[in-house]
Amino acid sequence: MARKYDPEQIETKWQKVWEEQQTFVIPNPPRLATGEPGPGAVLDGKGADATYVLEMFPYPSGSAHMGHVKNYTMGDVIARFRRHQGRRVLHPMGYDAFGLNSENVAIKTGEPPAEFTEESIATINRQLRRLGVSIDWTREVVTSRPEYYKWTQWLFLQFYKKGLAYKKEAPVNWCPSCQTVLANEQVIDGACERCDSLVEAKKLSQWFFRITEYAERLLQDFDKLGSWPERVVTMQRNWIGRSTGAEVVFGVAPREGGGGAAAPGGAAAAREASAAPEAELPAPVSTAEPGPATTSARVPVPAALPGAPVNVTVFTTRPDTLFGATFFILAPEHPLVDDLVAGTPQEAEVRRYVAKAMNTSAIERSSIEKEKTGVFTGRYVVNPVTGESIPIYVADYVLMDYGTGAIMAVPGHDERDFAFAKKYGLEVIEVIESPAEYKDADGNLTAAYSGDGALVNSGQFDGLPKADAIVKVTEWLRERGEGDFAVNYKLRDWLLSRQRYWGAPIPIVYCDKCGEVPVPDDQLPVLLPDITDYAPKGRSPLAAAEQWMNTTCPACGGSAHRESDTMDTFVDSSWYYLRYASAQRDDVAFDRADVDYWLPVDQYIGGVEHAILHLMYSRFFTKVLYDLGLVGFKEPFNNLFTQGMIYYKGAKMSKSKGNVVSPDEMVAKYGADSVRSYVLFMGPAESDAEWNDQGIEGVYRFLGRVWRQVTEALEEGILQEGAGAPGGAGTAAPGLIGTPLDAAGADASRSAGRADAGRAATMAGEATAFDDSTLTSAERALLVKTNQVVAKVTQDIGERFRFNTALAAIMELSNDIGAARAAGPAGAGSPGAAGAAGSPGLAAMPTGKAVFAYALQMMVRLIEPFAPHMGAELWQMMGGSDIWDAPWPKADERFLTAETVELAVQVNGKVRDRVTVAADAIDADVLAAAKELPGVAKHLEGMTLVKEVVVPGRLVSLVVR
RNA sequence: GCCGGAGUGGCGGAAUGGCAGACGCAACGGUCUUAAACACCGUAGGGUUGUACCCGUGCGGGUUCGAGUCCCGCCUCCGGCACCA
Repeated sequence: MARKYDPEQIETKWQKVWEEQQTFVIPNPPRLATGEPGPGAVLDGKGADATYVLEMFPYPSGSAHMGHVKNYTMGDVIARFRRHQGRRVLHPMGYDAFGLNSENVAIKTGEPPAEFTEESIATINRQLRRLGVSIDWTREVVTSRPEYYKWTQWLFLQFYKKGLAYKKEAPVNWCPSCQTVLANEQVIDGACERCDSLVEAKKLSQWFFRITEYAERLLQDFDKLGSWPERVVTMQRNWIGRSTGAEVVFGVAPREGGGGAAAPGGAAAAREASAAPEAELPAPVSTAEPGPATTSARVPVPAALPGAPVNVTVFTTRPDTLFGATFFILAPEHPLVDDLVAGTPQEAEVRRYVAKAMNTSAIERSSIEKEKTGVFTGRYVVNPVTGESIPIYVADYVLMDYGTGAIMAVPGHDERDFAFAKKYGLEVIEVIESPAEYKDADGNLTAAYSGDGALVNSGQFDGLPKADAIVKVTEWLRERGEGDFAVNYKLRDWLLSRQRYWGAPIPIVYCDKCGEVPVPDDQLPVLLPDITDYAPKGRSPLAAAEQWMNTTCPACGGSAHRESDTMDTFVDSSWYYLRYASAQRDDVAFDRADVDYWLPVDQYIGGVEHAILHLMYSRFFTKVLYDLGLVGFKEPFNNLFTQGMIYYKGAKMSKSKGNVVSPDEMVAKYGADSVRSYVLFMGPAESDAEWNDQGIEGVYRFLGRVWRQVTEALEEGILQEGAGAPGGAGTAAPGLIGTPLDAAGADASRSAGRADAGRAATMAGEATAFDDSTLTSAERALLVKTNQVVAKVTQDIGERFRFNTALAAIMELSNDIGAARAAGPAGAGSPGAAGAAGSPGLAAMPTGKAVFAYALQMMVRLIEPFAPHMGAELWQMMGGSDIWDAPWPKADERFLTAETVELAVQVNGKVRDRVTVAADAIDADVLAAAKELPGVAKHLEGMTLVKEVVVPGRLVSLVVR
């Protein structure tokens, strides 16, 4: 009796082998910049034989969950598949180990974050090994270890020296629960991404990375990417939020004696005021040739003397509507507000409004439902094209964050401005010819019209279409020094400092004499001190570690103190994929030659939740490092795949809901191979899927059936005795089933590329030795099915990422193998008669045996990326060795199509009968045969045939009248 | 509101413009077994008096010999962004 399928025993056996033999360790090659294929050769800056498969590294909080299992299994299938294709595959693993989770555990239990983190890492490590993921563990990276964060700090300093890391006081997002600031990207609907607390605005001095400087390149370089999900690109594009338009300078009209109400005023004075605005204008930013982002708000310095000329710049996407600008709005935070209202009758009211706005939460303020509010400042600006004075309001629907914090309001053609104008009784002018639906009987606008149209009421620009007018008006402004083309981005600089303990300390020292001083390289890393009180108190817990805080100035040796903030953990994860390439180096963060050999990552896999944060930050980092000459590529991840989530009982798995499926339990019950196969069989990998307890049973049954089919065949001697043909001997797989195979096809270039070529399996060639003329139709049918499945699985894994259909195809093959075995020799009896279990069926015939053996062998090879342990075991039992090194099977072209095909025959679009014809039958014969079918003939009777269509291999379509 | 994506049996899902429902789960019938489990074989979209036919991929139109697939107009759900000037 054949051995029972015992996943536990098989899996631990092979995991031990892989561990001991260091099977998946892949060394960096010696550099050979020859352009020739071979180890270390470089083409287009990347290793010609190098493939980098990477999954987003896990955050070590306890243990791995099913989402991890799916992520890492998917990566593993691809990594194993590429290895079979002869590639040198880098497939490393590490841990995103800094972060709030461990720190919160520390606050609750007192267990130091380092300990909790290392325990979690040990657990996940064990889980990944138990899953049989083929990882080069010699490259393991842990971001919370000093040997890693030393280089995070070093990289920060490189940014710092380039002016790309800077400290400034700014209103920032403060999470009162996490007691730290957050990056814009970490605020979701006004709430903290981690804990959902409402984020507060706080003015603090914080560290930023100047990512805005790279806004344009982050957009442009989407072209350089291989395959990325469209929606991820779209999300980043929206986040960066590029808009083109113009900046327009408005001169503030001088105060009137006594200030007062809405008197039109001082056009002449205003003209004078705006006569020399050049000094404030930004460098022109051409739309055709985008330069570095110019996003920082250009706020005019308030004049020193009250009443002196002051200009305010606005950004607008609609300079064509300038003639319709009937009022002007400043954000409540605008620095000019204070000076403008000083001494006006409106001063008290404006100050009240500003104070209230500042105290309103961000979400409340930005709620679109909220009625617009604002307050008149008592002051005016002069519209540069009309020379008219228009009132300045302060309103909180204008954001200090975007553009210049000031807008020209065009109520006729902007919905928001229209609403505001209606509420405060401000003038609405039509300057773009608007459709009748937008107007009342008197021709007044009843709603803002933002569509296309010709200009009206716009002086010399009347009649120009919108698009032309945008250009002409801006050019006119530019000539007069009152405006210019401009590009604006929603993207803000990346706020990277955090008032928390468990992160990489920012390597800056503050000296009374020298000010802000970077820590010299030879003093890195700035180690995290051991502390006992992790509780956040609004400043970093590090600030309380006095010994650590007090230090000497690296520049002058005087007394100094350290920066107590730590870095956002997204800094750690923005470069870890580079560290893998040189993980053992302690003298550099990474070696340029190593990263250039392996990167960009060929296939990156992870959750879509990182669409903006991690993926955009990493792209930014790579571009900066490229500019610094540290890497030779501009994009880190050539192809990206975002996997769907796994649900259970209708909800996202979570401990609090108690609906968690534990990977450990599942592996213990069904084995790693079943768990791996099931997570990929659940559905398309990119879709969310619901875990089904019975679903995994089915996959487990399937693997059990494959096991049985092979072991029973072995037991009955079908596999060994199938070795009737030449070529079987002298390979690493004596007496092998593969004897009908041509062993000469072994992939030589691949073996040469491997450090361990000596033990590469040699059992599989490509072309089979089967002779078409000696095959029975049943034999040929199984052979064809086998080859079709080989082709499908190859395509599904290698090109389509459709693991579910690949597995379904292997199941079909297994079903056919079972049927062939039961059916008996072709033509000998009906399926039912020969169907008793144990009957050798097709496998009883000499050639049938070879075909049968071939089918079984292919099935094992195809399933191996999914179920690598069972693959290795069965392969070994069949006489092969090291299946993980074997070349990937190729379909034999001769047996990809069946001899005969069944075609559907349609009459007027409805299937009326079927006809079986030779696969290569000519159309005329097919048509003739089709028309004779009884089911067809009766529908043709008495009708006139008007059209005949033959789709080879598919159907025949007849049209009658 | 804007931008994406998706709607197919009881369920997960499959289908280069070419026989809708592959594969699996659940279900039902059977074989084996003292029995159960395992395993194996078989049935299975809906309708209808039929071995013949009709209806079926969210809804309504269209293109085509032929539409789940392409086009137009809707509905619903999911995701992202959202007073961004």
